[in-house]
Amino acid sequence: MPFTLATWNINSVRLREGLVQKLLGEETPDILCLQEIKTPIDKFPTEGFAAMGYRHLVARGQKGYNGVAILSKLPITDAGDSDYAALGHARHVAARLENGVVIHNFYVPAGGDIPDREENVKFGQKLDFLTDMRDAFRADRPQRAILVGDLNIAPREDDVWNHKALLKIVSHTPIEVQHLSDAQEAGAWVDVTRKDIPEGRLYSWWSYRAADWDAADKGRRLDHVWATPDIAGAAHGSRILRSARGWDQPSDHVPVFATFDL
DNA sequence: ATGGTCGTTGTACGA
Repeated sequence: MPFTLATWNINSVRLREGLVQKLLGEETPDILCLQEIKTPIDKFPTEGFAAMGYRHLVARGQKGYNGVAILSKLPITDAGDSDYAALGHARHVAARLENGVVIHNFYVPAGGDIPDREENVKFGQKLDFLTDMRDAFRADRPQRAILVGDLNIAPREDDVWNHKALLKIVSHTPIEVQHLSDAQEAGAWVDVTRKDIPEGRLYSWWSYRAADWDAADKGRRLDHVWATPDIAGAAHGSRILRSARGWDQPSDHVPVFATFDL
């Protein structure tokens, strides 16, 4: 049975409950993975989503920061979480579908502004988080798994508006790209979005600070859909909903979709 | 070439 999955950094699910409902109503993904919900789970707005058929929720939250949620029309069970880099943040949660497929939803630390762990603790924490991801995938090679989320790294030259200009900007520095690549290789993860759309510039995030995000188009592909090799061949139809960046009171990220025939 | 905008919480900090 095919299912469509979307991942979206919502930047406060309570402020943007209406935008989530708009997405669910217009695009009807079977599963929606959210990051930066910025709320404890007891304050997650479940009722409206349930009324639209999204009755299943597996989530981790905290007050004000971070937080990840998997909202689903299909039955899912809680498959745990992790606390990579021992930050004590809600940055990962996993859910299992009835067919055994496990969905990992990640919010990798942004890493601050200075790309140097000596000068900026947050940058070191980001690298450590990615190293711990790598080690976890090495120790326990994932199978029949999907990994999505805001990984806060744009790995390819055509994942950013200007490769050369961003080489020293956090999210596109070589050391971050290498750490992400090491984590990806450790799990043999296939970049599903780039499997489906191998050529051309792709962005999923545009800064709030640009005067005209659409005209300037200084985007980055920070949000990803990966799958293990045993199910990556079942993935197709990847797309990025650029138009969501133009919605009223938007998130600075837009949803990324993929469909799996499993 | 620098500063630009959001969200949450509280008038600072993270992104």
